[in-house]
Amino acid sequence: MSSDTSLSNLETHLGYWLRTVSNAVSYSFSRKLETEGVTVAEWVFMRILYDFDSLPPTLLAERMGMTKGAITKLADRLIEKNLVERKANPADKRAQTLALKPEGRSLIPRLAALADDNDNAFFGVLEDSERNELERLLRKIIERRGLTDVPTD
Amino acid sequence: MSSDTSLSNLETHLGYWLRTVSNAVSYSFSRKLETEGVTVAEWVFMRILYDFDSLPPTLLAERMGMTKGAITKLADRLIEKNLVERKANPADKRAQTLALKPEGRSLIPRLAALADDNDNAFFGVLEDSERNELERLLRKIIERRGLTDVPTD
DNA sequence: TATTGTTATACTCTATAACTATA
DNA sequence: TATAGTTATAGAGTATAACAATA
Repeated sequence: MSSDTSLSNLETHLGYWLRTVSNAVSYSFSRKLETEGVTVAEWVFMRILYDFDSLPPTLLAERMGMTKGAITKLADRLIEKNLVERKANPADKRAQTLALKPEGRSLIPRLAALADDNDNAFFGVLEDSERNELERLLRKIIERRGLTDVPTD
Repeated sequence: MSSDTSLSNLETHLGYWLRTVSNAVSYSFSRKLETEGVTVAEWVFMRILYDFDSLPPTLLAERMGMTKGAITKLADRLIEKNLVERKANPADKRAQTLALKPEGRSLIPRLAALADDNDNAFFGVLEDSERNELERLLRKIIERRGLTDVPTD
């Protein structure tokens, strides 16, 4: 007897299905973004910045659910790619802000198109009502759980 | 004017919500598994093995959507932890099989309980009918898409 | 030659913790 | 002291590619 039928298996966990689909979607997206030389995390970072003139690392970290150190590393890479820049804050010499360079800003529409494509490729198999329901369920989990398990520092 | 309202934003992509929830679920799960000294990938690896006497790396790779090389690395770590063992195949000297050691097998029920806990903590906020619907939608995406974008080697 | 696995290498993602420069 | 950020270090996850042994 090598198995116990009363034991929960992988497929009984919603977390398993979620991870499986999410990984496939992200992997496919990362392949598309590769053609523009950026990663998924870099896309999120840049897309957030797109709606602001500039943001301090702390706020980026909060919005992305990452630590300050991780943000610094991401920023370093984007700066090296000439897509982002650091700006000093005259009011507080400790503070820095991060902003998109024109090169980064002009890249956003192309990246957004890739994101649209990718989303369509996966979620296009669902009916409109099903997509709405999926979004509603995911948002409900986020609201109720608060996602407080994500490290803040 | 720093933004273009016609541009899709992060929140309009289901992939974004999926990634956000999936990451939170997996992160929380990894913290729980840490108490037993294993990672999420190691849990999946071991849980698959639990239902068999032994499996060749190739099959594990296929089931987990990983490359052979990645499986070797995972196996190395589990062998070092004394949870898994490699066996030779008399019929084909190239072939190896991987199997749970008694130490690994006896760990599975505890890990399964942690998986159950974790799933409840997140998806318990949904009604039964909502959980069923979420699973149905995720499975539908997998069926229709085939998940063929995952690397096989 | 084709196949099974392993090894070598590399990069992203991410954390933790120590540190620096202000405030 | 507290805060903003950076740097250093480390490990998981994963890929690609080259290689060895065998079929």
